Amino acid sequence: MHFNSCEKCRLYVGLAKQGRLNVSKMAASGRKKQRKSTAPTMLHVAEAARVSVATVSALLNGTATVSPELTQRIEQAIRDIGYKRNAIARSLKMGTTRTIGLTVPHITNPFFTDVVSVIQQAFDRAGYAVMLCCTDEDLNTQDEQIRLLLDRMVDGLIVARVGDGGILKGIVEDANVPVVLLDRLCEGVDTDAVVLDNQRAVFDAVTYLIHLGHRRIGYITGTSDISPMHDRMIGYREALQAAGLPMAEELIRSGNFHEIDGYNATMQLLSLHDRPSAIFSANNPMVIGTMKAIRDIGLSCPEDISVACFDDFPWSDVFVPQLTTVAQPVQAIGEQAANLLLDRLAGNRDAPPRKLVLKGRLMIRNSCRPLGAVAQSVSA
Amino acid sequence: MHFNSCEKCRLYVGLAKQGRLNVSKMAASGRKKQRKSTAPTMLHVAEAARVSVATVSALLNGTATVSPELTQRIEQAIRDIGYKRNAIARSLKMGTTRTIGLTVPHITNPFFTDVVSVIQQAFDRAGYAVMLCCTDEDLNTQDEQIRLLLDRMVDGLIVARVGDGGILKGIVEDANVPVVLLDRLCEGVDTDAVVLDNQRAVFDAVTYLIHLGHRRIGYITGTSDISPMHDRMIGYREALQAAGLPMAEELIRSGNFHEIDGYNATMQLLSLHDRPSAIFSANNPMVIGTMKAIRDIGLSCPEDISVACFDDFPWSDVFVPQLTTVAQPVQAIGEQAANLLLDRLAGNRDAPPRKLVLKGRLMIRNSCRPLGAVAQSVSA
DNA sequence: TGACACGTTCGAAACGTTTAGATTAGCGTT
DNA sequence: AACGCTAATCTAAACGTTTCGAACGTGTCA
Repeated sequence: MHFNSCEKCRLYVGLAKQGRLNVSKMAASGRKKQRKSTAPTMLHVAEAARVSVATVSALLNGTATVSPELTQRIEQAIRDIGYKRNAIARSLKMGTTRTIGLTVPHITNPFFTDVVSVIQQAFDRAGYAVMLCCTDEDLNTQDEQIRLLLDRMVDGLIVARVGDGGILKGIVEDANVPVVLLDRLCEGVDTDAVVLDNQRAVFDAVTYLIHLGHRRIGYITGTSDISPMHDRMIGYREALQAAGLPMAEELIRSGNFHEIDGYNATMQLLSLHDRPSAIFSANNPMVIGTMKAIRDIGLSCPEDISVACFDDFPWSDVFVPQLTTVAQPVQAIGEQAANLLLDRLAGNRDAPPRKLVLKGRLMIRNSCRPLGAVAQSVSA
Repeated sequence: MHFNSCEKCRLYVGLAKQGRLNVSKMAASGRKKQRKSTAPTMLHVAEAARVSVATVSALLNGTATVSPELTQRIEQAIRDIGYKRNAIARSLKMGTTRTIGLTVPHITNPFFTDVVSVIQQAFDRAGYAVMLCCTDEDLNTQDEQIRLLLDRMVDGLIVARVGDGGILKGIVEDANVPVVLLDRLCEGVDTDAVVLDNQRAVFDAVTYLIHLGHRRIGYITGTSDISPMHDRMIGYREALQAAGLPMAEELIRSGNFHEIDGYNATMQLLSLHDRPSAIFSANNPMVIGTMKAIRDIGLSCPEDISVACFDDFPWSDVFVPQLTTVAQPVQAIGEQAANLLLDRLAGNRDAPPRKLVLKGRLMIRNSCRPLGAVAQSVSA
């Protein structure tokens, strides 16, 4: 490897040795570089500039005018001793940390990945740090994470909640820290939220499948205790109903959002004696499982079975089959969630809860094939 | 609120000294739902339990034995008033925040998503919070983010660095907060690191292509200022050399890690008069661009052109073509990085820098087809 | 009886900021 | 010469913890 073979590397070894040397020296002299490494404080700056700490603080915060002369002395001192303001002490005094907490069920779910990315950028621009937690779709974990965040005095919370919300309700009621719900509403928790019009999105997708001639449409959902899954299911039922199709309960399977759950659900659907001609997966990681099951069972999509699903990704239209999906406006979702929270943080605390409902978009590709009469003209 | 209604409280107001009296009186009269909502502090607990704050602290931290009687009174008080320890004040006094900073170039790059997820879980288990920053492959942004994290007194840093590392070098030299490099080494920054044996991984992949009969192998890389790209390129060159193949500079294209860069690079490669029969993409988001370019130009993979790339994902073997990839051991990478940092945080500060090099694994699927003699037997 | 040790508990000084209120200096008014 | 007024600066008290050293019984021993 070039790293330890090249000439530079010997240089590093040299430096490292010298570093070690320092260590032993400081152990001897005792006081130079201890764990308590005494970063320069405001007092040091004040002394170096021959002013009071109040003046330094005033300058740093712009809370009072300080004369050009002192300004110059202070700035010089800051530069000289490499002073960095201690944000922890500041937070303690100010009662604000300029940090927010963000919890999502799984960061590896591409939908959340994208949203997290957008939110992170938005808060970054606003000078906030983001503490990220993954709750792994587990309520206890979520409660613990939220407590952790609250202990650390985050100024606000964005939560893609799990289960029944747990301690969330109490937090919102106490109203000490603003909370924005992301992607998932929460019964009994009345606060700002950004969600998709899930019902409509699935209604459109399933209606599309029906228009293609599908009559038996398998439906794979996550646990129905969270609002998107609940609403999507309604969309499915309503689409069938609107088309005068019967609801066959055996076509509905639910799992716990993971690929393996999608796999199992699909296996079950495909082994029905009268198997569905199309499958809609209401959650993205599960659709991977669906595709694997289709492959393992020796069928192919869309020839033998059509597939559509929730959430869209860069690679959706690159590989074969190109997946027909419901695309969520991830950019808008993330930005709106951030805006809602930033607005609260800016002081607008007493406005009534705002609920933003965004629209999904059906991205029609070629993983669903027309059946019957329509099929003839296409497959010919 | 129970605070000022319960019988105990009146007692304490009575006991409280003059200075404190003002405070509690104000609180009692003035506060219904003010911004300064005065969460219960340790002092409140102490008063409610008729002990000193020192005793409460001792009990909470287990730093001294406190009698069963007081223990019981204190715990009761904590429960009664719903006391939560203020981690900010604690951090200020203790000089530790139990928070670490994590910066990655792009969280939407699935490799980083996975690693972030693993790291987050590891620190969660250890009772640490994680502040996540995305540097967007930009050095200034990274410097800014790191400053932000340092201001907030993170106890440690895990960095998938960008550019030449920027202020990273100074931070490592100051040795106040431990730093672990992730995925990318950094010249002149001598600290703990976890990386892949990139050179070997690409060597193996390209050698595989050569064994399939490919002679002109396009290579798409990211900017070569970061170690993985540098090492991967060496792997490519060495594989060619080992097989006695010529290095054709026109087959090497570089971009800035994004899908669009992969797209453009591939377009260029495919429009060469003697175009390559295979393309290796050294970065994952770029391979999406590669596939799109192949599609747009009307070719197909693997029939017209073989493709292999770095980084593996759940969907790699589900769609067609099933991508041949170099899989990184993301779980191990994340865990090792976390362990290195946790070890430093546990006090092992003076051990020399440790560099962990993990091995990639070639996942052979069907996006690369055999050429020439080999091809005959297969395609027949 | 006094001295001593021991196990609990407490008082008060940090930690590094912000900020209200006090102080000072400069300057025009009467 | 005494009086405000303003602008610039400072003093000192928070913020909510941790922790060191002192104080306080209480029992034991000489």
